[in-house]
Amino acid sequence: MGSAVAERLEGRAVDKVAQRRSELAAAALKTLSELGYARTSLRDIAANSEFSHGVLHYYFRDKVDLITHCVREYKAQCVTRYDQVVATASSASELAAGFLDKLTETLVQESALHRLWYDLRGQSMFEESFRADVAEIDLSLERMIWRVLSRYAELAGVPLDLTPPTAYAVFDGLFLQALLRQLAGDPDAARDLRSAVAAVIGRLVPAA
Amino acid sequence: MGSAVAERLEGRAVDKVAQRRSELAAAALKTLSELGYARTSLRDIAANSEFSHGVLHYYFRDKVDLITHCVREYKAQCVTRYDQVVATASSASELAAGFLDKLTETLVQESALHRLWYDLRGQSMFEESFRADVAEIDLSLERMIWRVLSRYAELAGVPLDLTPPTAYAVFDGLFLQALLRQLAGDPDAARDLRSAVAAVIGRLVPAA
DNA sequence: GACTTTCCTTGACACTCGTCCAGAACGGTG
DNA sequence: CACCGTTCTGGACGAGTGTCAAGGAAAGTC
Repeated sequence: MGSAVAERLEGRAVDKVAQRRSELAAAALKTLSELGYARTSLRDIAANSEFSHGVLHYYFRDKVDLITHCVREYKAQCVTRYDQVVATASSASELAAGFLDKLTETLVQESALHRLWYDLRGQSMFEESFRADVAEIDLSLERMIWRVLSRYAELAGVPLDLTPPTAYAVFDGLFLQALLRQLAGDPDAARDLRSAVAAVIGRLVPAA
Repeated sequence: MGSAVAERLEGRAVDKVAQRRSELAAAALKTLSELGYARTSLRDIAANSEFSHGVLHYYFRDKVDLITHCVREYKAQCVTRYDQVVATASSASELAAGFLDKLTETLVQESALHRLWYDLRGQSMFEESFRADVAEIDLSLERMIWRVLSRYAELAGVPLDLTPPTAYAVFDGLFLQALLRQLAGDPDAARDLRSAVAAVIGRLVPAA
C-alpha cells in the first residue's frame, strides 16, 4: 500500500493532479481569451505555461476535454460576481449602484475573458460537444442576474413580473454590445453601458 | 479595343465577374452557416459550389476577402427584413404583430444564417480585419430596429425616450437567446421569443 | 543506492490548411 | 482553323494542426 494509486483513491495526491490540471487550464484560459477559439492551438497554450505541449495529453484526454475544463473554471470565477453586492446592499439604489459598478468594472478589466465566453457560446451553436456545458453556464448566469434583479425588486418593494430568461437576455444583450464597443476601443463603452442598464432597469421594474 | 480588359473598364463583362463572385459567395455563405467560421475551409466552400477549390483565388484575393464579400451579401438580404411591415402597418398593434411574425419566422427558417452572423461578430472581437465590416453591419441592424421601434411609438402616439443602441442591444439579446434555444432543439424558442419581445416592448414604450 | 512509479520532453505521425502555379479547357475574334 | 485572352482544374508546397509514443528526468519507496 502507500502506492500512488492508493493515494489517489484516498484523495491526497489526486489534489496534486487537480492542481496541475487547474494550472494548465488557467494557461489555456489566458491563451484562448487572447487568440479566440478558432486560432488557439495546444502549442500556443503550452507556450503560455511552463511546460511543453506534450503534457497537455497527460492531463487531458483531448482538446475538447481541456477546453471544457477551462470553461468550468471560468464559470466558477464568474457566477458569484454580484453575490457580495446582493448580500450587503440595504436599499434598492445601493444594490443598483453596486451592480453597475461591478458590471462596468468587469467590462473593462476582464473584457478578454468575456469575449472568450461569447466566442465559446457561439461555437456551441455549431459544435454539439460544447452545447451541454455552455447551456449549463448560461443557466447559472441567468440565475445570477435573477438574484440581483429579484433582490432589487424586493428592496424596492415592488413586484417583478418578468421571466428570468427574458431579464437575462436583455442584460446580456446590453453587456455584449458594450463589450464589442469596449474591444473596438470606444472609451465611452463603460459609461454608456452604465446609463443604458440603469435606464432599462427603470423600465423593467415598475415604478422603481 | 473590344478586349476583355476594355470591357471590364466600361463595365459590361465586369458584371459577369461580379455574378460569379456572388455565386461563389453564396456557396461560401451556405457552407459557413453550416460549419461555422472556425471549421470552414476553402475546399469545403468549393465543394458546395460547382467549381474546384482553385477558382476561389481567381475571384478573391484571399480567405478574408471572400468572407468579407459574404458578409456584405448577408447584410443586403438582412437589413430590409422589416421595412415592408413598417411601411404598410397602419396601427401600432398591426406593426407589432407584423414585426413579431417576421422575427419568429426568420428565427426558425434562417437560424443557420443567424448563427453565422453571431459567429463572425464574435470573431471580430479577436480579429482586427473583420471589425470594420462587422461594425458597419451592426450599425445598420441597429437602424433597422430603430425604424421599427420609432414608427411603433409614432403610431401609438407616445414619445420614445430610448437610445437606438440600447434598443438594439435589448432586442438583439432576446433574439440571440432564442436562437441558442432554437438551435439546441427547444421547440418553444419561437413562442417564447414572441412573448418576451412583446413584453419588453410593452415596458420600453411607455403607456403603449 | 537500486528500483519503481510518476511526470514531462521531444520528435514523429498523419492530416488539413491557405496559397500558388503550370497547364488544360473554353470562347470569342481574325 | 489558328490564335489568344479568359476561366478553371488539379496537384504541389510549406506551414501548422491534434495526437501519440518512446524515453529521459524527477520523485518516491524499499
